[in-house]
Amino acid sequence: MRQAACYEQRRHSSILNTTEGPMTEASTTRAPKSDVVVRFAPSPTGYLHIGGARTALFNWLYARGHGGKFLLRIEDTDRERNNDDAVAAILDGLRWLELDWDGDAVSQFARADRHREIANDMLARGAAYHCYCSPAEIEAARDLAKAEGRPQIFLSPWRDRDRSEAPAGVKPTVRLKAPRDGETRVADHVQGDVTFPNKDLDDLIILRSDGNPTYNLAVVVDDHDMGVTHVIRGVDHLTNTARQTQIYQAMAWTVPAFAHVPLIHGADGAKLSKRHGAQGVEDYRSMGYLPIALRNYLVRLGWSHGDDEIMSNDQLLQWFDIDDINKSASRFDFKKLDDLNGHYIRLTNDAELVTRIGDMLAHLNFAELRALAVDAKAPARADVALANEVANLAPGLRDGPALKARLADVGDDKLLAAMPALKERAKTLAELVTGALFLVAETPLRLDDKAAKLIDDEAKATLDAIAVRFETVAEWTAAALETDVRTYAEQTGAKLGKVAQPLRAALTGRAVSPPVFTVLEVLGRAESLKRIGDITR
RNA sequence: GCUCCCUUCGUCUAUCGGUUAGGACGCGAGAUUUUCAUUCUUGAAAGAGGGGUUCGACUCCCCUAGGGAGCGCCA
Repeated sequence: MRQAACYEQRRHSSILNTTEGPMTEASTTRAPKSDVVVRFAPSPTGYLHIGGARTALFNWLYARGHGGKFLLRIEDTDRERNNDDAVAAILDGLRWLELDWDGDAVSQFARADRHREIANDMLARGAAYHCYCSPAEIEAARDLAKAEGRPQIFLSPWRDRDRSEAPAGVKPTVRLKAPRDGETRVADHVQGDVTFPNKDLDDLIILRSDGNPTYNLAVVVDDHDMGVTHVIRGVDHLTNTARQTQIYQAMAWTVPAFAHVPLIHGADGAKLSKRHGAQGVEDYRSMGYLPIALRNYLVRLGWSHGDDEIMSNDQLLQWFDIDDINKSASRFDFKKLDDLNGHYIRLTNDAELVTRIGDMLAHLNFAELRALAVDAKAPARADVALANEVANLAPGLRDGPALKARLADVGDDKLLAAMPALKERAKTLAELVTGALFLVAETPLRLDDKAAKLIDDEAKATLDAIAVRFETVAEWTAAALETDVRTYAEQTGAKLGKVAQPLRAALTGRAVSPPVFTVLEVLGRAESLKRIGDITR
């Protein structure tokens, strides 16, 4: 099977020989910072991790804000855990977040020959050597070091031994001949100057015994070949950076600028995992977060611009800088994301929301969502709540596409008409749909407990009386209906709530809903009277 | 164990030695209201602990405690 050199054909040909800069609006571009080139280099794990998403965002903002390039490279040198679906998921995530990259996504694996070439070059110039130690030997040495309380670094005896002494039949690895004395300094835009004593850095393997390059070599060679000027990545790579710096030095290559960003933890301060509710950006899409809201939320995790909270893309491009990123890890707070998302939902026009809802529904599988087992303490997911409500109100709709189709049957105009009322009480697109479910509910409605409580004999009598009036209301609009109901309430001395609540229950099956008069208008006279009749009969 | 990093309201953060330590989310109270929301007003809420340096420290230095990352022929 042919291994593609890159994962996707885009407008440009290979980034490695593309020289023109990307298109960025002049108004949002700062003075070019000596041709910035950054890259996002995820390994194909199957989804775009939320922390990776922020790293990508930081890179993207830095590149676009400086009129530079934002490149993509897939770190797929480990063939065992690589597959095309995993890569596609990451690209999908980036596209959904609206982070566009320049050129094609480069496959690191496809560049193995080049990596080997450099390894041989290093061998030739005495910057690397063959090591004939077996994995078992190395492990034993490390165990001993650990037992004796020494640093767990492995000092290969082959560093100074001649190849002629090599045991027969053993395929050697190639190790970097790292300096033993002095220290290696990493000048980092986030972490500051961090120095590592060279005695604590062992000779890392750059070529496996099977001849394949390792990550640390590949990264350096690729970053160098791609002309990367700024490496923005997670702090988990900081120690690697010291070793990678030694490779740059061995090759006499220019060391790029570094910015190691802190990690994102779950609400409890622990590493983000499945039990926190969501790891991949696809989960956030499923829950109905808007890309712009997620971006705004993520950029504020570890970075700030004074007291600014809600920032436009243009402002971010203008303001974002790696020097302003904090060093400490932060915790993911769904409540704040919800607030931002609600804000952006209210800012988005109704037609676009309808479109976005359609996009979201196309991806939802209700059975899967309802089966989603997350930690009880994890925040409730809006998409799961939606799936549950669908099961209650419209059990015939098995998945998102079915709901989408049903909504289309009812008419986009109805959803659109309800949108102003819906959007100010929703934090997510999923909540928007949950609120709109009365449109597609199967009748006769199954009232939930709270709604059922609102329907007693008195309420039924009221509904009967109201139904009679509704038969003849001249204009079926929210305003006219409200006037009519208010008139009725005044005439009978009833509080408006005494009429509105039973009406709400009869029309939506719920004690909470968008304003009843809006519900009436959107449902239409026939459907409204039918639902009221279902209750009183 | 070794190396490196971090520590301001519950959470995200502002503060470039001098502030009543500010903002946002969340939480409490109130107003608006047909439910729920939205919106508005308002309240409570923080410099981990201990030493220095300084006229003055959240801010600089040291120690302690707590937390995190790394220590692979993974990336």
